[in-house]
Amino acid sequence: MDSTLLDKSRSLFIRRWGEMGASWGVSRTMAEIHALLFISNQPLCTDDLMEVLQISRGNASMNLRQLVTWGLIERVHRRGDRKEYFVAESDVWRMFETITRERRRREIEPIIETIGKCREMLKEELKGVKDERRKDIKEFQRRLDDMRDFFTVVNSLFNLVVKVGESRVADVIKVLAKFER
Amino acid sequence: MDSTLLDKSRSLFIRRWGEMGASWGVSRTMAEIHALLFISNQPLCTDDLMEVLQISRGNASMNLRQLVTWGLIERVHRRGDRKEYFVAESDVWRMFETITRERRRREIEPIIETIGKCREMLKEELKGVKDERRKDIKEFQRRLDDMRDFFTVVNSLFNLVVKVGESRVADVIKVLAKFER
DNA sequence: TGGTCCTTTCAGAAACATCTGAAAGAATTA
DNA sequence: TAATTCTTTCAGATGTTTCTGAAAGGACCA
Repeated sequence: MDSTLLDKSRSLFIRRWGEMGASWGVSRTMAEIHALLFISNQPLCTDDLMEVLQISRGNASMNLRQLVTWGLIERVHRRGDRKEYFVAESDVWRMFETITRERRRREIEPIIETIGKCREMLKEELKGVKDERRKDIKEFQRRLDDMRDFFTVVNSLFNLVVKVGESRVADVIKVLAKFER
Repeated sequence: MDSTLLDKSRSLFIRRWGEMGASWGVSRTMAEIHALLFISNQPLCTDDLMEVLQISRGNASMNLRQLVTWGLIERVHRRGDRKEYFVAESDVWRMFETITRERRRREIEPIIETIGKCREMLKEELKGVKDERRKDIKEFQRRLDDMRDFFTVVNSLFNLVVKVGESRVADVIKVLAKFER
């Protein structure tokens, strides 16, 4: 009935998480399922999700599978119950690690690889080419190099966040503050 | 004719940048236009984009406007030429700043605000409530708090990268490396 | 003023992503 | 084995985003 403040805040959070997911390339429903599991104390079954989020069984099943593949949720079995239940990773930092690992593998690495390939080609092209085109090639090279450097740094930062984790958040923030001018 | 290695690497980069954009919630075409401008030495006009990317005038116009709104490209006028030309921000670090500023404003801030609202509601709810529900509420609170901490750290990191820029990021990473477990 | 050149807008078309529901599959129990 | 309970799959439906092309708008020039 969505009457208590607990219910209200649950549905508010779920809706917002869904919207955010949508603008980051995750389907709204998948993000909502994840949100619902994330804020739930106990494992939920497919029917729970269907009821709360008003989605079909097929939809729930497909999205749950994807979330399991991503490593963001897990299947849970209960003795004496045929149903399957699901729980979300509840540690935000491990969640972040999982997401960045997957996205880096699927989206950052390919672009880094592409930049590498382009650089090779340009190096080759530069060998026997007229002076006027030389300038274009050099400039393209410069921009690719900048971009590669950038991705390298971002990669290191991600690694750090993953390694540092929750426990030392306060310390890290303190150190970071020193650098801000 | 896409025959030289320069052309090949150009189209390879553009295609890959487009794919990456697509999986990060930016339309493929918009990302491709941005890629093409990013690797171009000189300003390009709408007809250039239409020809290289094989898109309609309307499509080009719409996407260019969005890119200008994002602050990722700029209009350029040439004396004695009625056409409008476009150039991309060529500094990768400023590009990153622009993108994170916009995305934080549009996507991170709303979720932080939502978490705040939820926390308020839960605090209120906790006042007059039975013992068994207390546990659920406390657990929900805990997860929201963790998530807020997480976003706080991510925010600081972004701020840091933006403020420090390329030149000193290496130093920062060195300092942060001390935190590795 | 009318003509030229270029840009913007937007209705409808096309392409794409997501969802449903029914049927098939799998596991368990009687 | 058949019945029961739950899960998965997928063809087609629905909904959303993106794109096209033609028409309208705007700036400049003669």
